Amino acid sequence: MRQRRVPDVVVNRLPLYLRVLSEIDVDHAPIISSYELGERTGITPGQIRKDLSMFGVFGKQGVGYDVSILRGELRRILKLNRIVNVGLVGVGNLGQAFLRYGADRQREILSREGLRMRAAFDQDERKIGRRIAVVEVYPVARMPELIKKLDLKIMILTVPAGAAQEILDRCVASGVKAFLNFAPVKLTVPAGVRVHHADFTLQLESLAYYSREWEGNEEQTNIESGTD
Amino acid sequence: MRQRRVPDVVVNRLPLYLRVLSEIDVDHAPIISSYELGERTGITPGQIRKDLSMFGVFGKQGVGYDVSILRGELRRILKLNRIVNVGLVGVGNLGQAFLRYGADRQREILSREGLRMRAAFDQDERKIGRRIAVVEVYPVARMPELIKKLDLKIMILTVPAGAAQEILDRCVASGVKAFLNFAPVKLTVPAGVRVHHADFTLQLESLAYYSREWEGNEEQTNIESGTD
DNA sequence: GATTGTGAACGCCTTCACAGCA
DNA sequence: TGCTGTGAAGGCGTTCACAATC
Ligand SMILES: NC(=O)c1ccc[n+]([C@@H]2O[C@H](COP(=O)([O-])OP(=O)(O)OC[C@H]3O[C@@H](n4cnc5c(N)ncnc54)[C@H](O)[C@@H]3O)[C@@H](O)[C@H]2O)c1
Ligand SMILES: NC(=O)c1ccc[n+]([C@@H]2O[C@H](COP(=O)([O-])OP(=O)(O)OC[C@H]3O[C@@H](n4cnc5c(N)ncnc54)[C@H](O)[C@@H]3O)[C@@H](O)[C@H]2O)c1
Repeated sequence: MRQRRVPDVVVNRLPLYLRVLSEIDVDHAPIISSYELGERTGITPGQIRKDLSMFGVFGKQGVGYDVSILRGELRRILKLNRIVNVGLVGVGNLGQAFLRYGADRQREILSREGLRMRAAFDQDERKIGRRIAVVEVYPVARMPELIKKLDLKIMILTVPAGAAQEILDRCVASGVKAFLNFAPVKLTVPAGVRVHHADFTLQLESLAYYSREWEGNEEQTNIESGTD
Repeated sequence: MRQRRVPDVVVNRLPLYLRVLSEIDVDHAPIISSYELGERTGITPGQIRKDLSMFGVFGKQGVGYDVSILRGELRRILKLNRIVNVGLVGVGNLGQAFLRYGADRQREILSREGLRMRAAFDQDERKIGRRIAVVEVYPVARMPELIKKLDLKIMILTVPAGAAQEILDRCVASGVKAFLNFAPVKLTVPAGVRVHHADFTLQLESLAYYSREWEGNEEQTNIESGTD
C-alpha cells in the first residue's frame, strides 16, 4: 500500500516517530523495532507499521528499522529534508517566548528537524527593529517582501484574536500555505491552505471535565490519553 | 441517548461551543440554532446536536437553544460551574507568558469560564518569591501543601523535558488528576490521571508536510482543517 | 414552518492476525 | 526465529435523514 491519500492523523504522528529517532544514539542502537518505537511513543507497533507502510517499505523483516534510514525517510516525507523557514507575527508574551525558545535551543528540538525561525513581525513601533534572540522584528508592511526574500513557508500567529484573520489573509496573499495559530478564533482559509490550532484555553477547559474524581473510572487502560 | 461513555472528541469540542456562546450578546440574540452555532465553530449542525444529546435535552424543537441555558449546561458538564484552580510549574519563557496571559485578561477568556491561575512553582531560587502578574512563585517543595490549600485541580507543566515526569509524579502524589503538558516528552501516568499535550514542535513539523505546493489538491473542501 | 433529537447507514481509522521474508 | 508488511475484520465517530415537537 502506498500514498493513497494519507489521513491527517497519520501525518500528525510522524513527527512523534521522528523525535524519538532523533533522540536515539545511533552508535549504541542503530536498529529499532516497531515494538520499541511503540514503547517510546505510546503508539501501538501495528499502528506504526501501518503508518509507515503508507509511504513505502523502510524496514527489514525479522530485524527492524535502521534508525538513520528511517529518520531520513521521515524527514523526506515531512518535507523537512530541506530547511523550512518559519516566520512569526505578534511579538507579545507568547511570541517572545517562542522566539527565545527557538534561539536557546537553536541546535536542538526545532532546528535539528530542519525548522528555522527567520523573522518576526509586529504592528507596535516600539517593537520594530528590536532583536529577540536570533530574530529581528519587522513592520507588518514588510511581510510580503520578506516572505518572498526569506522564503517563509510557515507562519506562527501570536497576534490578538481580532487581528488574526487579517494577518492570515495577508500572508496567504503572499503565498504562505501553512499556519500555526494561537489566537482563540476560527479562521477561514481558501483551499490548499492549512491551519493548525494551538489553543491552550480550549485544552484547559476540556481538562476540567476530567479534573475531578473520575466518576466512571471503568477501565484502567489508556495510560497517556488526551490531546496529542 | 445519554451519558453512555462520552468519547474524548466530544468533550474536546464542548469548550468550543462554550466559547461561542460566551461571546454572544444574550440581549441581542437570546436563542441560537445548531446551524448558526455550526457556522461559528466550524462544526456541522448535526454533529453539534449529537454531541449535546449525549448529555441531555437542551433545545426547543422548531426554535433552537437558549444561549444562557446552554452555556450554563455546558459549564456544568465541563465542571466549570465551580471555580477551577490552576497551578503552573516552570516559570521560564513559556510559563511567564502564560502567567501574564491569565492576568492581563483575568476577566476574559480564561476566567469567564471559571478557570483561575492561583500559584506558580519553580526550582530556581532567583524566581522564588517573585510575583508574575497576579501569581506568586513558590519553591517546588511547597507544592504538596499549596495543592491542598489552594485546591489546585489542574497543573500546567512548563518545565524542561527532563523534569516533567518527576514533577508530574509529585503532583499526582498530591492528588492532581489533570495536566496540561508543554514539555516534549511522553509522560506515564496511573489510571484516572489525564494529560493533555500542547506540543507545538510536533505541530510545526506536521505543518511542514502541508507547507509546500499541495501536490494532490484534489478536493477544495475542508476549510479550516488540521489540528483542533 | 422550523429546528431538534436520534436511530441507522456510512466511512474511516485501528486492531488483528498471519503470510512473507531476512 | 523474529519482525515487518498488509489484507481483513472490527470499532467507533460522523453523517444522514426523518419523525417528533414547539
Ligand atoms: N500568552 C499566552 O499564554 C496565551 C495563551 C493562549 C492564547 N494566547 C493567544 O495568543 C495571542 C497572543 O497572546 P499574547 O499574550 O502574546 O498577547 P500580547 O498582547 O502580549 O501580544 C500581541 C502582540 O501582537 C501585536 N499585534 C497586535 N495587532 C497586530 C497586528 N494587526 N499586526 C501585527 N501585530 C499585531 C501586538 O503589538 C503585540 O506585540 C492572543 O491571540 C492570545 O489570545 C496567548
Ligand atoms: N518557550 C517555548 O516557546 C516552548 C515551545 C515549545 C515547547 N516548550 C517546552 O516548554 C517547556 C518550558 O520551555 P521554556 O522555554 O519556558 O524553558 P525555560 O528554560 O525558559 O524555563 C523552564 C523553567 O523551569 C524551571 N525548572 C527547571 N527544572 C525544574 C524543576 N525540576 N522543578 C521546577 N522548576 C524547574 C527553570 O528554573 C525555568 O524557570 C520546555 O519543556 C520546552 O521544551 C517551550
